[in-house]
Amino acid sequence: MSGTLNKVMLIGHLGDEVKMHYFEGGGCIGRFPLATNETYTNKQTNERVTNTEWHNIVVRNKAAEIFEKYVSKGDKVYIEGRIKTRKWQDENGNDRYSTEIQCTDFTFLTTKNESATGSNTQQGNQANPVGHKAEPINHKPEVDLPEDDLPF
Amino acid sequence: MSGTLNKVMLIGHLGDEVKMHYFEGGGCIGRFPLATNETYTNKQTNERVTNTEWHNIVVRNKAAEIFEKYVSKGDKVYIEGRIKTRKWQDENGNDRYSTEIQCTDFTFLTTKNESATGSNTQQGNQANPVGHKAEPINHKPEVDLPEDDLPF
Amino acid sequence: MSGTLNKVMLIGHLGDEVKMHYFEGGGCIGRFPLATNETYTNKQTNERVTNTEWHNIVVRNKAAEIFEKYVSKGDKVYIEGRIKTRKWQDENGNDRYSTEIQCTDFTFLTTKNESATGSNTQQGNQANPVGHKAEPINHKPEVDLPEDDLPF
Amino acid sequence: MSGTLNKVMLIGHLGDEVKMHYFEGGGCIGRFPLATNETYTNKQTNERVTNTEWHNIVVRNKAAEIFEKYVSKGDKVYIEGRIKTRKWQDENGNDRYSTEIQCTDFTFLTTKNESATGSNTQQGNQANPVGHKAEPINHKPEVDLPEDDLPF
DNA sequence: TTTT
DNA sequence: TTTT
Repeated sequence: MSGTLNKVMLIGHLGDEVKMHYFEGGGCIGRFPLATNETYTNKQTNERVTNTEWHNIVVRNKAAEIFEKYVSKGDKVYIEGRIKTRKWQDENGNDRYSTEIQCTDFTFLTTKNESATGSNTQQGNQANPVGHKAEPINHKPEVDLPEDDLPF
Repeated sequence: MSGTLNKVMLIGHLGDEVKMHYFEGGGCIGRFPLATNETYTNKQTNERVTNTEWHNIVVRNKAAEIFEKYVSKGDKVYIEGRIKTRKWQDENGNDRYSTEIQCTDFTFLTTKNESATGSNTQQGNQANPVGHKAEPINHKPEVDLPEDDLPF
Repeated sequence: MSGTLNKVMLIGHLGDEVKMHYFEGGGCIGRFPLATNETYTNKQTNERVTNTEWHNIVVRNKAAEIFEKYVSKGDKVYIEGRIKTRKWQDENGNDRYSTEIQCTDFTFLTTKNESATGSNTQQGNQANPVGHKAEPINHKPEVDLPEDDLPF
Repeated sequence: MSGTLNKVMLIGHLGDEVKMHYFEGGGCIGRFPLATNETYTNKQTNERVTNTEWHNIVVRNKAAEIFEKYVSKGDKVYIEGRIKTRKWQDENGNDRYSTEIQCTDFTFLTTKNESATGSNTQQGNQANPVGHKAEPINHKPEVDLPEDDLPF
């Protein structure tokens, strides 16, 4: 089966904090909304229009923990993943669909530490305490894997 | 605003014919479902599992007409585009969301003409009559589309 | 360092067979040229022009063995990877540069077996003996992850 | 011809200023090196290794002018384009090859204006004078360019 | 050196 | 609803 491709590449800003869910087996998942923008000029009115698109990002396990640790609302990230539409039933038993981006790779383009340089450090949120160098992270699953061990 | 990226790249098979809609101003739109597959081996049972993901593809104007003319159900295509989630109200006035892929570029990887070589020509569907050379097309529709808006 | 992206996505045809090199430690590497085409119409003469671009593809270990086994000259493949420019010295001691695409993911879009369906089987080339089902392969390193198990 | 794909996506930092070349017909071209990094841990020594890859970026016409105006050495950009290897002869008449990335789309992820906030403004470089709001730009240059006509 |  |  296959010979197909399902790939998404996004650069956008987190619209909220990463929400974590932990499972019994030790796995975990992180979720957050990501905003991308599209701007154009309306030909009729000649005014500038901006549309924001919201993407539901899902990150797993180690990657989820890295997200939770290093980025927060407002940060800019590069997300690579695949589209997955889940089907569920609402309270009336109707089929509903929800489309998510399952993250397979990512790069942090800013972190709160950077944008919080100076006076912008909020009280009560010391997840990234000052002094910790939250340098941008380029997490590439490939990098860690012995690349060679593919089960084929 | 902006400094963002919203890009999707898919290789998959059309699950149905392209459905066209024509507008008064002369524009048109084509829609079709595209299937991508993901296969993996269930670690517990060691059996091969395939999941099919369905994507709602939307193509516009000249590009839509090319799709309608050259590809049909079962054909394999490369689609590049962006994710767009539309909001609508169902009959009960509840908010509903539908995620589409707005096609900005494409390449045909097969066409019915190819796969129909020989005896496989269905009756009643002569959109691509035998003898017409339906060569793969590598079209960049951005060029034509009233993306209008670019500030240059 | 980092927070960067180096990604290449190609769909093209193998210009030659996969050349394998085996290393002492047990690793191996496969190399082959991949052709992509760009066509446009010369505005002055109104004639159709095609340019072929040749890419030096490098595949490693298990992936290399899969390539050698399943595809050959003329086959169409999807290649995902990263750009790497190697520096070397020519016989005169001058610096030379050679740019390669290091493959990190791939999908076979045709295989000789497919195109050889029927009478087209060449004598003397039984790398893919008839009867062997050379199904397209969608190698995704992610495939190993328990992507399947979470209730979301 | 065709049914192929030649796509590159980079996020990296400009290694130098954009060098402009103007042609008689009114067209122009901008060139600059872009650095991407790859980091991994050496399994033997357990030390962190960083490799920098340099890409030769080529931008045309309007897009080139925007690059020259808004970004400079050190800025981070997203570049989308295609790979092109040019053949040329060195002084000894030997064939040489040079691989470039022809930019077809881009997004500025930082601009000097941003990174120069505060005291970091260098003397002698007022291309982006303070007070000018150099907001990130998301431009799709394909639309305008004759893509075909320049002798590179 | 590929492909249409 | 596709494909292998």
